[in-house]
Amino acid sequence: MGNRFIEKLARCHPLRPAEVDALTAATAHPRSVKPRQDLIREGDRPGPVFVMLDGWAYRYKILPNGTRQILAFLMPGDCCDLHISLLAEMDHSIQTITPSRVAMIDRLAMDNMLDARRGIAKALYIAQLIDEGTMRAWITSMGRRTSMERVAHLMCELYLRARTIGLTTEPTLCLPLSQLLIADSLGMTAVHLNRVLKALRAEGAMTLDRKSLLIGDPSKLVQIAGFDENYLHRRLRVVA
Amino acid sequence: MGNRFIEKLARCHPLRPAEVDALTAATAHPRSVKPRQDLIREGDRPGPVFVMLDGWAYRYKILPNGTRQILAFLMPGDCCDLHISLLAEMDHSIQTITPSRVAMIDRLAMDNMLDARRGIAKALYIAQLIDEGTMRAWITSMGRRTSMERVAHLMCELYLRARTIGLTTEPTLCLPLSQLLIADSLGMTAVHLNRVLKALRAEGAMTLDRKSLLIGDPSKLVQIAGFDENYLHRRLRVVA
DNA sequence: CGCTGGATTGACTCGGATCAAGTCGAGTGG
DNA sequence: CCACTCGACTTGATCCGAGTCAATCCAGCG
Repeated sequence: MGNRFIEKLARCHPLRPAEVDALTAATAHPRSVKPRQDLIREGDRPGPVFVMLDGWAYRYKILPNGTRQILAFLMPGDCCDLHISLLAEMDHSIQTITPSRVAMIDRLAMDNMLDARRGIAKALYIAQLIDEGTMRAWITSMGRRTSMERVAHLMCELYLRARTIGLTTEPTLCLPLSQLLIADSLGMTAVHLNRVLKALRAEGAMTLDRKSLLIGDPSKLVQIAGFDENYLHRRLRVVA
Repeated sequence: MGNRFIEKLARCHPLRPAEVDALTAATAHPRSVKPRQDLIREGDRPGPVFVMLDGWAYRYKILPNGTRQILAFLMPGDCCDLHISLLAEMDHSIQTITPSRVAMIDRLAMDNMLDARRGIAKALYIAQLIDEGTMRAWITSMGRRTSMERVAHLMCELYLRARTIGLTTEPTLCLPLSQLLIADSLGMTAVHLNRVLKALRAEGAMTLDRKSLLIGDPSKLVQIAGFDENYLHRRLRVVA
């Protein structure tokens, strides 16, 4: 299997061979990272740009009262904080979920690459816009969807993203997320999430067991979620 | 008073005189827009870049069930969707709240300006990163803060943003937001928001009447909100 | 002066949090 | 190979924050 990061960017915007080469070189020496390791913490000065070549991670914040809010899940091919070095400090942390291979691209090298290879800059920009759209969808979910809708919506999102980057072609997806992680991303309790999952299973819409998601009835799940099939598609269409 | 947009960008990143001139020219002919007008709707192809020279607006989505979620408030100086033209369709709508003056910068002109004036590009980029941080704070609020904390947090955010762009220097702020708008931004009911406002008033932390916000006890409000004074400051520090 | 769209208040209900016990499976060490 | 542990998942009982429904109240305005 190739370099998921480059594949993803190429899907955002066509890349010239020279650009692919530059990206290949920049990500040639990934580091192996264990699960549950912080790549960077809130308050740190932004360091290098992280690229998830393999494995899952998540962005999160810890509140004063100790609770955690997960802001995004990062899957293979995703990259973090392209330009966040422009700001003084990280406003959130990033932690690995599974054992991962993470490329760390030096800021300066990245800036030079963005200057010299406009196609890469554009592809990264598009990827970032898509992520912003995802954040808007999360805000919408938290504010105006019931817990069952939220769960269904998140699963639709994750499944679609995973399919787009070629993680699966079947109605099944290997999802290394504990129920606690999912609950903390949806603003609910692990206990309550568990009950919602049970209900979704009972409806036949989807089954989430230990390590994988099975979408039993896609159209039902989409309907429960009120999932706008276009919300990621639209962006993907640009790509196609 | 000058051009709030240019002032804001200059605070993000120092601008050369030529860059200021280019921005002045680009925003020289704003359009007057009435309240409650959509500037652009979900599903539209992105048009020109909108710049709020004066007046307030908000980004929002309408769900299938008819409810509304507000994604962000735009105040004078804010600009919308810098590069969103890279995507095929808007995933949300933008509507004015007050009578506004809105500059509309042609995509092509904007792209040329960004290419030719890197300082402008950088300033806009920084502004966008700050907005992203705000979105992350919203997700956090919706997921893990009580309704009173959420209200207090939003008021802290709005007050700080307003002060930064020079809308006020006192503990008062002219806030043209109805309770329904605020409720729809915080994922709650107007009825419940009303009760929370009453409680905050009773505590002496803040008073929100028809058209203005009065922060009676800043430190108490910050404490209720669990507001990280740095969350916008950090970014502002870069600026200083 | 009555209309209208917000703001306010009360009574009632319910989704989800909280608290508290289990249960199950994968290691680990004796 | 079994006992022990530890983390994650389940389930039940109870409570409370916030939604819902429904009256007012109030100020601006044609």
